[in-house]
Amino acid sequence: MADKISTGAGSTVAVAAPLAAAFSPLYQQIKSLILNSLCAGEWKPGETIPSEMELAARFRVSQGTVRKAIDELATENLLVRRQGKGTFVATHAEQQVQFRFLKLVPDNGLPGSEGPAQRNVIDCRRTRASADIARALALRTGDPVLQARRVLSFAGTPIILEDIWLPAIPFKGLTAERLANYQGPMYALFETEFNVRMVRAEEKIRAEPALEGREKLLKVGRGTPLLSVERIAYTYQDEPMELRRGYYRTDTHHYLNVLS
Amino acid sequence: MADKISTGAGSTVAVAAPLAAAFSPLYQQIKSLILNSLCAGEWKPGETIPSEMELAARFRVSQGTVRKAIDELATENLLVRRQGKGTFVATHAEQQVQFRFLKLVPDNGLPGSEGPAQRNVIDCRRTRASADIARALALRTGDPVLQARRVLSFAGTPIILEDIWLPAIPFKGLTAERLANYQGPMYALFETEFNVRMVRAEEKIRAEPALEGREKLLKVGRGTPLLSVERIAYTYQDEPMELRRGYYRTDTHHYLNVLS
DNA sequence: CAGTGGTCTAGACCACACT
DNA sequence: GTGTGGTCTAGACCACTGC
Repeated sequence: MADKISTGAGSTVAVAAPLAAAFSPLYQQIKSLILNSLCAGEWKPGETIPSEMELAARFRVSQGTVRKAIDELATENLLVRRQGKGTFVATHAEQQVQFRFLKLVPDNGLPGSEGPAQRNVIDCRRTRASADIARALALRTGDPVLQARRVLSFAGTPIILEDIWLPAIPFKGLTAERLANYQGPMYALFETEFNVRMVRAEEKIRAEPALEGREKLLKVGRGTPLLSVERIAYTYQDEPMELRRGYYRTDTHHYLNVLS
Repeated sequence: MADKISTGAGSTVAVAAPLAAAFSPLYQQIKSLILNSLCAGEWKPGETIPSEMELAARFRVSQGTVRKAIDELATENLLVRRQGKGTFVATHAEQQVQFRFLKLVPDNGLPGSEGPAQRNVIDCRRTRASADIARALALRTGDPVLQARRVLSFAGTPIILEDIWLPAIPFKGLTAERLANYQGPMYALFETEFNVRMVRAEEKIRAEPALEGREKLLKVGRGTPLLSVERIAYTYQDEPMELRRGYYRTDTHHYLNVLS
């Protein structure tokens, strides 16, 4: 027999799994259960999850409660609902989500109007985490990490220089060739090849002069102001899985942010 | 007798006001009606709106439909729900929302941990819109505008220089004194004194050298990279009501952005 | 056609705030 | 206690998709 838990409503309800302590609204518990299945890889990015009716039956709750749980996961961009078809695990492979993590847009024209960026992977090697890299990735100093550097160009002009650090364990086997040859967003590669899905990120933005060879790679004068964008990207459960230091030219592009 | 409209559900429903063409879910129509009342100033920032039951009675729909309309307005930060008390029109006067539009945070410490900024209004005068100012504010070139300049300092150090343009008509009567003497966020002043509530904004961010006297006001070397933040703020109905060009020092602070 | 998500309703009870 | 928003349920019908 399934355990009974307090629901916050007028009755107790049987649920599939024992949930000893947790008191929260039923739909939050359902949301957690769905999230667990996502983490466990029960449904992979791009696949459908069971229908609302099926999930309601599995968890012994009404369809409306499942709906509210899915609604929240959808507004958090973890799931995508499509009327008549089903509910899908969100993926970075969709065209629609292409620019959710790249906020640099051309001064004239919409995001993506320049066509896909030309990627130029300069370097990718295994190394050991310095103190600050380790802190950002929740590792220990000296832990193995992969370090990559690439330049993104639009219409032949280099616009973005990125240094990327990844924990070596989950990304075992990543090479410069695989990075360079893959068509499509890097985060889509991470999903299909390493089963790592980025769901959230924080960016710290500063203005810095172009120094230390960055001026040559971006073909600007030494000391030219660049946008410095330090990103930490997180997977499910807020685990940091990538540190990225980007340097953006802002003479023909700008970082666009919507406050609401 | 009230008009009847198609609801998208299994029946037709009487609504309070005739809504000739518009076909959309009922809750979207209710949302529009509430939004209209907000624009019209039927309920002012900080006040409560009628309870869900009252609104349901007024619009002749169920409480659940009103709830869904209010839910969306709440997630858009136009309304704030408080259990047991009611639903309130959002306001910039709340402590909680203080930093929704100011993304610059100290490198060490949380947003606001430095205490309130020292404001120094340098200038505030009436002038005429140049072509680019007019375009940003949806005015015509030469239309009257108010222009202000101020410096924000933290712990005695100037960090932010802002040039602000406002359409002269809705802000008639704004002076440097009123700007300088007001305690609290500028957008709260706009609400109480001019009945203008900012609900959304877009920021275009670039890296620029400190020039044209800005280096003196911010006490940095000429040519030092600064974060250039051009903001257009919108009131209800996406009307642009403010253009702000900010210059941020990023030697001790950074612009923090969350991507999700 | 059946199956999916989307909308709408009605009623019950809970948690919270004020009086 | 009364009134508010918050949760949960059950059932009906609509809109879209694909067989």
